[in-house]
Amino acid sequence: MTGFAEHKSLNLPALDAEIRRRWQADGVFEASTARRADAPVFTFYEGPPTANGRPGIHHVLGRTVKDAFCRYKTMRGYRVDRKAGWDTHGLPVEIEVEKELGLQSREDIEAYGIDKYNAACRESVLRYKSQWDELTRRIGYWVDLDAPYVTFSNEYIESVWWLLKQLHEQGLLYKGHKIHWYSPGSGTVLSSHEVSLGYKEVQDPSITVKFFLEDEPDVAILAWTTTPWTMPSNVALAVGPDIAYARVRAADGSLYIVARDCVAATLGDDAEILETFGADALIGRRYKPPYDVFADHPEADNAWYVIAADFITTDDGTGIAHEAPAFGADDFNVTSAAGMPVFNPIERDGHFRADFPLVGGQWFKDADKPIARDLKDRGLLFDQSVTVHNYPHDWRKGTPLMNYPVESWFVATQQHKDKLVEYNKAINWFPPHVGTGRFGDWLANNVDWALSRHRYWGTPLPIWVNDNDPADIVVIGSIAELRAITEKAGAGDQVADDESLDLHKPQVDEITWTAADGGTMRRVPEIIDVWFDSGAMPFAQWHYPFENKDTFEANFPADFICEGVDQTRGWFYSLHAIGTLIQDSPAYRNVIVNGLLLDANGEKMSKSKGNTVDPFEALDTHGADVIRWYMLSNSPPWDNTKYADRGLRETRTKVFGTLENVYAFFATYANIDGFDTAMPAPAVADRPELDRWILSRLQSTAGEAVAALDAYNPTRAARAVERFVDALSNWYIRRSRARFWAGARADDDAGEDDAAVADKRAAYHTTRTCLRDVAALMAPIAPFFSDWLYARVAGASEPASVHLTDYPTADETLVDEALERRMRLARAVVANVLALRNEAGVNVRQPLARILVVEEPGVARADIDAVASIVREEVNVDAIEFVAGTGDLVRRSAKPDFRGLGKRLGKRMKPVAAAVAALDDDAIAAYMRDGAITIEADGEPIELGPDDLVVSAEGVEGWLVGREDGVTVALDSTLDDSLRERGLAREVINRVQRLRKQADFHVADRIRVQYSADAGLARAIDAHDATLTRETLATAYVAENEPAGEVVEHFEIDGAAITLALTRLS
RNA sequence: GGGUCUGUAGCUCAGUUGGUCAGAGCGCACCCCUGAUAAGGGUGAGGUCGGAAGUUCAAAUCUUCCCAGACCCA
Repeated sequence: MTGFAEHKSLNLPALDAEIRRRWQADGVFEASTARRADAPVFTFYEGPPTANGRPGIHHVLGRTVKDAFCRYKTMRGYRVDRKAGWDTHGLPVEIEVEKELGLQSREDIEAYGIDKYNAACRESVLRYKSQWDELTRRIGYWVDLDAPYVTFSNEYIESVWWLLKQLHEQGLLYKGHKIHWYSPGSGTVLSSHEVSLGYKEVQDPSITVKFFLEDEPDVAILAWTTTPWTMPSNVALAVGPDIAYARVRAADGSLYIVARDCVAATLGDDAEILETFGADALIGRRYKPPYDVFADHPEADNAWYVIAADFITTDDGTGIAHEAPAFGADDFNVTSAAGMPVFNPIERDGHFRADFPLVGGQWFKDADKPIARDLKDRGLLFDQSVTVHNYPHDWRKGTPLMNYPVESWFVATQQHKDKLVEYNKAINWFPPHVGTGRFGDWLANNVDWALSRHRYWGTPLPIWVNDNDPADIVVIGSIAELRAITEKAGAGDQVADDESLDLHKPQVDEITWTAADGGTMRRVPEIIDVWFDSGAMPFAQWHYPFENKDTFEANFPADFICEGVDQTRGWFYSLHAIGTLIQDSPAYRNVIVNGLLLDANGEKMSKSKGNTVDPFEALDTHGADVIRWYMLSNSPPWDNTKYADRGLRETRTKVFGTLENVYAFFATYANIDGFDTAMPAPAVADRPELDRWILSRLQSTAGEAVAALDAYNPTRAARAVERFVDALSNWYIRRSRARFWAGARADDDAGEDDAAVADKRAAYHTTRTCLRDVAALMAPIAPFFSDWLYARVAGASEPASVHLTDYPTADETLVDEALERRMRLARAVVANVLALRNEAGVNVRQPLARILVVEEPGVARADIDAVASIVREEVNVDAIEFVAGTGDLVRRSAKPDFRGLGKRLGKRMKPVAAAVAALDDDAIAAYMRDGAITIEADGEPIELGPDDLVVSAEGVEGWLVGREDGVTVALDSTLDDSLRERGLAREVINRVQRLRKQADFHVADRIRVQYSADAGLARAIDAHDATLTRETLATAYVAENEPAGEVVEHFEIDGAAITLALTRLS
């Protein structure tokens, strides 16, 4: 052993690089998983990011959480395989490419060429992969970057096709219509994200229309809408099943039906309610349509009557909604359920059919006015005004959007809604409310998954349809199947060989074959929702079922996943739905939903605000561990976290700086003393109280950390470790300093003073154990620093890296709760005495004769005695004496035990509390003697027993007293000559030590001291010569008239003069 | 408009099943320590626990409403 490396202040970013190089060179990541090769599997799924943009600081949060738990579980003895992945399809990619290529619309893309367009997408999507890889490595995220899954690969797509075929065979794949937000301006369907980009506040007409009942032609139902242009497409009126409705006579005598709660708002206070009734009385009743253009429609018989719909409210309008299923998702869902038709007079370009009456050929929004005017002319308009509301617009063109029915392929997830809901209950959500709220509600209102997208860059829907017979469809589940079916039809040459096969558009679209009836089988043009890609990763990352069957089976479902809350309806849902439908099982057992990363002011980071943080700069400045530790300790990952430099600096000094300091201290003296980890360690039971205390705290901390991490709460674990680090540094090391510089050498096996050697060894071993274990405890969160620290204190026979060790768990035999309690008491006493010294103006160098501790419940004499030497040294007093809490000297106060008495006394609690607070010392003393007291409350006597009052000492007659943390301490601040002399001796030691330091002597250098001093000081030096020489490593203190040495300095101590001269002895 | 979450000291956060001075760290001011020193300790100032009402003997904690912020949805 060459000793413990000493260092100047650590440069953490540089340390990161050094440790990374070592991990790389020694294959530490691989070794960490290899040693668990046969261990139970803990499965982690990596949610694939899209690498077509630069990674941001917020990605560090999620990846840190993922890494911390994977590392933790590995250290706990699991095999944790970590495969990286890339999400490569989807609209964000397409939009990016469209921007670059200057393409505005579908026509532009098709004119440019789908092959070239998709090639551009493929090129774009991994553009920033190297930056992502770099970030991943620099933050220490251990994940297999060399064999990632990539969603655009043929293997991945083939697995997705297989899944789709499974769904088809279960009868879950069907074609239908879905109402999408559609931009007639650019001819494209917009994703919800794009829609949300384009909300604008606009003024729209707001009309209330009369719908006359067939069977009561003089009564009209009133319905309100802000889209008059949809009035010709009216199919139904909807009422809320639980809403009360009223027949009303208006001021002009007309009869109307509206919701009872809307009468005043709609018809004014003059209206007379004739009758109220439930929605049932309206449901099914037919009315005259406002327009009869669709009267000849084949399904017109099933239109124009009242239906029920859950989403109707009485908040605005009349409590009755006009339903135009062509132009509203809710409308469409509720009318389709009733088997009603869809009337759509508007072309895809947003204009009414040219031959349509009244508004033929007009742009849909321009139809509002003529239709309102027409309704008015025909006496069907009840009221007309203007409303201001948010309405979505094309985010590129600014033209208004419309809801529009689009042909889509669906997965019939609703059929399995009960399972989706039930399996969700088996998932542990962190935080729980996402599972019960946001996600649970979404499942409970599950609608079929609209799978298809009318786009270009994505996994093609593997459905081929006979152009002669739309019912003749084939769903292809593998490349082999595609080859087989084409070959059988004599068109095998259409499928390229494996080398040049590309399962994307346009290549797959060119694969056709002749059907049995002579028609041509052509692929449907759609691609699929990218969320299906990512949700398929448990299967497709392994190219299941074509390869890696065992691997897949061993790794489904996942034990743990972690992504942002924005994935609720994205990846969390797609994983869950596919898992439920295909495997009949939840896809993951534990999920951490991380929140957002905000800037220092709590504002969302965004490029436009310019408050984003560049992760690479942050890593350069702080190093990975500080950022990781800060993110996880500052607030639980599921809370939004404010990212602030000052917090990072605090973490740097408080956590890492402190440990660095502890190690530096340890290393300095361990090297001086020739300490070696291989030296025999005294049994823990034989070590001093202080050592047993910190070792107990270490075990307790391990217990807390394990419990917290097992419960997926990294914040609680990090904070437990922080508390331990503080205890280690500011109490254990602080109180042990003298032991480290004591005279004996740790390597002195033949020493005369065995006890001193044993104590030193105990101190070194204890400190070393603490440092090694704290390194292991923090390793999942701070993988770099912990490995550095570990490497410095690990013994030769221990694993080479902290990441190859087992996570510390609490050794219950070393946990001593009574000891921990005693030490808390000691620290409370110390804090009290220091405060009292402060108050009395007596500094700690001045020894004092005694303190007095009041014995009371929770402050037992035996407990204090056990830690007395620690307390005496820390506060520099000679004796700790005790006074009974019941004694005459002590002034007391009493408080009722609210918890216990509250239930019993009820209303009388208050007067009793007042009466108890007013008790004088004599009364309390009597109570303590008798264990009972009678209190007058509201003129009633109340008997209180032994446990009903809490008595505490408030003061001691004639002493300076402090009370804190449940302990009352009194200080005797009187000084006699002997105490003064010892105080002066300490002052001299202090000055000598300062000089040693000033002269830059090494801590182990021996010195000779010459001095000249006033009489009082000289006496003190004489009297305490032994202490002085020992403490300052001096051979002798020699009185000289003209002291001479390497450093000479004059001091005034308490008005007395002294000149000190130090000479180093080689 | 709906759902979910958040709101405690200047800042970042604790605060168990309701139980009686509302805590810590940082920052600030003052003091101490000086063989851990680019450290350490003590004291102090700083709070209508977002607001209001209610339940209760007792509310930061439970209920309702409101305000502010965030996210998701419409």
